[in-house]
Amino acid sequence: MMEKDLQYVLRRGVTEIIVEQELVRLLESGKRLRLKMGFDPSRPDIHLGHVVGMRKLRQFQELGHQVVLIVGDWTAQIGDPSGTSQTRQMLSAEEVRANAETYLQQFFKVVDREKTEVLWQSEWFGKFTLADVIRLTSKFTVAQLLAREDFNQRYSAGRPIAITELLYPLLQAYDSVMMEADVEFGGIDQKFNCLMGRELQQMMGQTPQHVFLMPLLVGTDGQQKMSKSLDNYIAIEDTPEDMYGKVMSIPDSLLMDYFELLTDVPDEELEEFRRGLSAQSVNPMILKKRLAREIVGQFHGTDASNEAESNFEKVVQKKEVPEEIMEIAFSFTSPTSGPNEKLVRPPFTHGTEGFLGEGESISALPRVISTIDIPGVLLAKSLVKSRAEAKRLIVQGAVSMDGRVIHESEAQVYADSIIRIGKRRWVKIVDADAKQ
RNA sequence: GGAGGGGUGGGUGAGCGGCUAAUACCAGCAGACUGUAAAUCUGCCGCCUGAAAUGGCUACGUAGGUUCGAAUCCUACCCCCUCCA
Repeated sequence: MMEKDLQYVLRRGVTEIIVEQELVRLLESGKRLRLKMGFDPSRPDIHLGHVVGMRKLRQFQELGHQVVLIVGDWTAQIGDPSGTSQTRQMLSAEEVRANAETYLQQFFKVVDREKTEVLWQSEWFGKFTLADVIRLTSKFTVAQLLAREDFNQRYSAGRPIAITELLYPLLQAYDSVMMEADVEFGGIDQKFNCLMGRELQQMMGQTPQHVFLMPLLVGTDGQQKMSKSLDNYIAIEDTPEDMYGKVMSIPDSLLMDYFELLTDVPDEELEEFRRGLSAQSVNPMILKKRLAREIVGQFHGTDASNEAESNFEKVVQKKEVPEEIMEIAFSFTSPTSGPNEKLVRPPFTHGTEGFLGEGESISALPRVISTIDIPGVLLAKSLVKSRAEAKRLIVQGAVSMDGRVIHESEAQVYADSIIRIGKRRWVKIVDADAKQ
C-alpha cells in the first residue's frame, strides 16, 4: 500500500527527478524530509499553474514530510528572468509584504499549514554585506551562468542581461543552503536554478538537495504557460462559475494534462478516458465537465461545483438567463430625472401614454414601459468601456433585450427587462419606485 | 571617454512633411458555425457628438520651434540599446 502511494507520488505529473535513485532511498529511510518551495511575492494571485506544485507538496506532506516555503522577498525585486519578462518594477517593502500575505492565505488552501514552515529570504539576505556578496559570487563563473538556456540565447542575440538577473540563481541557491533543503520542488523551467542549489550546497559542505521537476501547466489559450500577465490563467480565487467556465474553455488538447496535474482521478480511469478520446467514443465536452467539477470542487466544495455545473448548463448550453444578474435601478415615473440621468435621452419621447388601454391606469399594468438609452445603461454598469463600444456592439448584433436583438441605441424597456451583451454580460432594469 | 542605433496604439513593428486615428501581424471583442474545444469565415478594435454622411477632441518619449500643414524637419532635454576603450 505504502509502496503504491510512493510510486504514485513519484510518477504522476512529474517531469524529472534528480537524482531519482537517491531520492527513493532517502524516502525509504523514513527520514522526515525538508521540502523546499520558493515563491516571489511580486504578484499576489495564485492560479492553477502554481497549484500543480502545491498539490505535489501536499502529497509529500501526507507521506509525513515537512514543507518549507521560502518567501522570496529579495528575489522578487530582481524578478526571475526566465520566461519573457525582462525588467520588472521594484516593489516597495509594503507591497511585497501584502502580496506575501495574500499568497500564503491561498497557498494553504492546498498545502497543509501544520506541516509547513515559512521562511523569509530577508532573514538571511537582510544581513548580507558586500563581503558576503563577493564570497557568494566568487563561487561561480560567468560561463556557468551563461549555460542557462535563456541567458545564453539573450547573450548571443546581443540582448541585455542585467547583473542582478545573473544573481537570481545564486540567491535561490543560497536559500537551499540556509534552509538545508533535502528536496527542491519547481516547474521544469526552474531546473537550472535548482541545480545551482545542489552545487552550492555541496561547496558549503551540505548534502546536495534532490530536485523534483514538474511540467508547466499550459494556460487557457492552449499555447503558453499559464501566467497572469498573459491573461490565460484560472485563479484559485475565481468564483465557482468563472472557474468552471474557464476550465470548459480550455482546448481539448489540454484535457488529459489538466486531469493528470490537477485532479486525483486515478490513473486507471485516465487511461480509460484516453482510450475513449482516441477511439472518439466519448465527447470531450463530457470529460471536460467532469474535469471542471473536480477542479471547482477542490477549491469551493462539491455543492458549489454542482451549482456551477448547473449554472453552466443553464446559461451557456441552454442559453438561459443566469440566476443572479446585475441590476440597474430606473425610475419609470420620472424618466428624465433622478437616478436616470444618463439613461434617458434628453428629448424624452415615449412615456406610458399610448400604451394604456381604456380605463386602465398605470398601477393596473403589471409592467411599466419607457424608452431608455442602452449605451448609457451599459456604460453606467461598466459593462462596456465607452459609449462608442456600446454602439459598435449594437451594430454588430451583440446586444439583445428580453431575447430580441436590439438594433438601435434607444429601446423600450419594461420593469425587469433583461439586457444581454455578448455571451456573458447581463443587466436587469428594475423599477426604482417599486423598490423605493 | 569615443562611435553608432533607437523611443509609434495592449505587444511586435511599418511610416519618415499633407492621401495618417496612423500599413501589417499578434492579442482582444462581436457575429456565423459549435461542445464557452479546435479549425474556418465575417465585422470591429482612441474618445465625444450624431440615426447616418459628417463634425470635434486627444495620440506617435518630453518641451519648444519651422511650416498653410508635422509621427514625419529643427533645437534642447529625458530614457534605452550596441560596439570600441
